[in-house]
Amino acid sequence: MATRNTISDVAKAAGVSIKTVSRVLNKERYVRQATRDKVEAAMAAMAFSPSIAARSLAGHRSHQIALIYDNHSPYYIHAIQEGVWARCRDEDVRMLAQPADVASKTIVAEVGGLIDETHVDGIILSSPVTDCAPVLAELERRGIPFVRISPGTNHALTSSVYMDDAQAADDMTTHLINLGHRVIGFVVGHPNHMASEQRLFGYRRALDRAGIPYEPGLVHPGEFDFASGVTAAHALLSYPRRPTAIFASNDDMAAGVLTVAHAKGLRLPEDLSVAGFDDTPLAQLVWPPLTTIRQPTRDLAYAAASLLFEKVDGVEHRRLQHELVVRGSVGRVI
Amino acid sequence: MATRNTISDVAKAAGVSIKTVSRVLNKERYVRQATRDKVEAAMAAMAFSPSIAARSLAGHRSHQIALIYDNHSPYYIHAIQEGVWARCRDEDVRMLAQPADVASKTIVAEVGGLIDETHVDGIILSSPVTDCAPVLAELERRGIPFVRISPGTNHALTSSVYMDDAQAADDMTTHLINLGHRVIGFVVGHPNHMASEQRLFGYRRALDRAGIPYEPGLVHPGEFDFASGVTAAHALLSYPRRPTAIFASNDDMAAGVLTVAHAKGLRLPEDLSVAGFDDTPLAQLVWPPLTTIRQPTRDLAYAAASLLFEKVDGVEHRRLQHELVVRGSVGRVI
DNA sequence: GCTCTTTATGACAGCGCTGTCTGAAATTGC
DNA sequence: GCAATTTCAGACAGCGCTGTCATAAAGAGC
Repeated sequence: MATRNTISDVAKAAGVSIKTVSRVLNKERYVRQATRDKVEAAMAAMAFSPSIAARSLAGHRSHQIALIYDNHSPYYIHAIQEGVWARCRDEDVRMLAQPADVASKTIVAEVGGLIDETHVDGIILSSPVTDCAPVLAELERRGIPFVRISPGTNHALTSSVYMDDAQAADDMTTHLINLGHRVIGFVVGHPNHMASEQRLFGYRRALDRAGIPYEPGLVHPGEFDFASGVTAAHALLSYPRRPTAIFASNDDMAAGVLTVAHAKGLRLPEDLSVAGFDDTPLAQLVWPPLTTIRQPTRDLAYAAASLLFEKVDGVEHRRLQHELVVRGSVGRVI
Repeated sequence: MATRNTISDVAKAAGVSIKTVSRVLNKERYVRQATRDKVEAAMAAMAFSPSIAARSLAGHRSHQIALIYDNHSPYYIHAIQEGVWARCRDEDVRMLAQPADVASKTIVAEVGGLIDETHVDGIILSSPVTDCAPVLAELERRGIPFVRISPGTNHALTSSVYMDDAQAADDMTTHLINLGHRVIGFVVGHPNHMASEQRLFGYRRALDRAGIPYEPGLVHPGEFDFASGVTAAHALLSYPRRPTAIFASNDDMAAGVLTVAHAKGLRLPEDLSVAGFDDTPLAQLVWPPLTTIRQPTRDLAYAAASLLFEKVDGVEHRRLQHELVVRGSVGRVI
C-alpha cells in the first residue's frame, strides 16, 4: 500500500510551494492562470484528493455537512438524501447522512457529538427533527448554520424550505368536493409531524368554504404508516354515514385504505374514492394508482442544501410548489 | 461560539497528561482503573467528543467506514443503511453512505477520492457495486479491507455475506408447482445484478426437477422496477400458453404484474397467482399482499459490518437464511 | 538487596493541510 | 523613471490528536 499523495507531492511535481497548491485547491485569488493550470495538471496526473481530516483540522471549513433525519418512510428519506446529495456534489462537499431519534433523551448529545467529531460546516434538518426544540437550541448555542426542510414551527432565525401543506390538502379536498363528494373521510398523519395538523387544517378549510359541516367521526388518527391506514379505513368504512371518499394524509396510509377496500370487495373508484398525499413511488405501485399531491421532496432537499451553501446573512424561507396529480383512485360520485 | 474542547482540556480537568486521555479514549492497556475513571468523568462532564479529523490524521484509524451502493430501490438501500448503521453504532464508528453509479467511467476515481478524502478504515459494497471489477481491483490495489453484500461473483480474497438466491427462487417455484401450477411465467431481474441470473437459475432448476419443460416464451426480461413488471405482465399474459402464475424476481416488478392483472379485470389469485421476491414493505402495501421470499437485507448489512470489524485475517463468506412468506397473491390452481 | 520484568504515565514529534505573515515581482501613477 | 500599489508565491506555525520513546514505580526472581 503506497503512502498517500499529499499536497507537497503535488507541489514538487508542479514546481511550486505547497501553499500555492492549497490556493488552487481552495480557489483562492492571487494565482496566475498558468500556475493554476500547472497545479491542476499535476493533481490530475497523480489522482490527488486532499484529506478532509487535514483540511478540517487546519482550516475553518470541513467540506462536510450533515443531514439529520428521523423519518420512517424509506421513500421520503431516499428522496431527501438524493436531493441534498446532488447539491453537495456540485459544491464538492460531503454529505453525512445521520439517522436520529427525536424521542430519545440523548438526541442533543448525539447531535453535539456529531458536530464535535466531524466538524461539519452546516446541518440540514428534516421533519420531525426540524421541530425538536432541544436540538434547535443546541445548534443555535453552537452557532452552526442550519436549514430546515418542511418545518412545522416558524423560526425567524434560520432558513427553511417548505411546501404549503394546508393549501395542498385544501386543493385535494376541493377536488373531491368538485367531483360530488360530500362525505369525505380523513386520515390524519403522525402527531410528531407538524405537517399532519396543516393537512387536517386544509381539509377543514376546504369543507368550510364549500359549506360542508365538519364531522369529527369522519376524521381518524393515523401514523403515516400502512397499518394505521388499515385501522382507519376499517373505522371509517363502518361509520354510519359511510364516506364516498377517503383522503389519507400520505400515500402509505392511502395504500392501507385501498387494501381494506379491496378486502371488502369494494369497486374502486366507483364505490370508494381514495386520495393520498406525497406522490411517493408507491402511489403508482398500487391499484388503482393514487390520485395524490406531489410533494417536491427531492427539490426541497436540493433547495435546502442550496440555502445552506449560499449562507446569505439574511434568513430565507423558500416555498416550493406542490401539484395535484390525478390518477385512477378518485372518481366522480355516482 | 466557544472554542471546542480538546483532550488537553480533559487532561487538565482530570489532572493527567494528554496521552493518558488518549489511552482512555482508545481503550489501550496500561491505565489504572482509578485513572481511567477520573478521565472518563472529566470527559462526561464537559461532553467531550474527540475530533475524527485529528484522530485520522494522527493515527492509522479514522473510525469511519463507507457504504457504497448503486441501487435504485429505496427500500433496499434503506434496509442496508439501517443494518450497517446499527452495527457501526455498536462500534463507535461513523458510516458514510455513498451513492455511486456503476455505469459511470469515473466510478474508480470517485471511490479512490472517497478513500483519500475521508481515510475510511474499510468499505462495504452493496450489489451491483460488488461486481464492478475495476472498483474491486482498486480496493485491492490500495489494500483497504472491504466486505461485499450479496455479490454475484466469487472472490476468494475478500469476505462477503449473501443469501442463496437460486435456492430461494427454487423454493418459490416449487411452492407454485405444489399448488398445481404448470405454466409459470418468470420475470427476470436487472442484468447488472448477478442475483438476477441466480434467481432465474433457481426457477429453471425447480422446473427441471418437477419434469416441467422450460419454455423461453414464459421468461421475460425486467429491470427490477415497477415499469418493467408492467411490460413483462402484458407480454406474458398475451402469450398463447397463458401462465396461471407469474413469478417476478422482485416485489416492485410483482406489483407491476398485479396492476396489469387488475387492469385486465383478473381476479387474484383465482385467475392469476403472482409471486414476488425480497419481501420489501411494498409486499404488504399492495393488494393482494404478496407471497414472496423474505430476503434478510438488514441482517445481511449488519453481518457485513460485523465481518469488517472482526477483520479476521481469514476470509469468511457468511450465508443468511431466506424464508418463503405466504400471503394472499398466490393460490391453488382451480 | 539487586537486577529484570511488567505496569503506568508523560514528553514530544508529526500526520496533511490552512492561515498568517513576509517578501518579491508586476503594474500603476505622476 | 521612481515610488506606491497591487499581484503572486513561499516560509512557517499549528489545528487535535496518536505513535514512539523515555522514564518512573511496582512487583518477581535469585
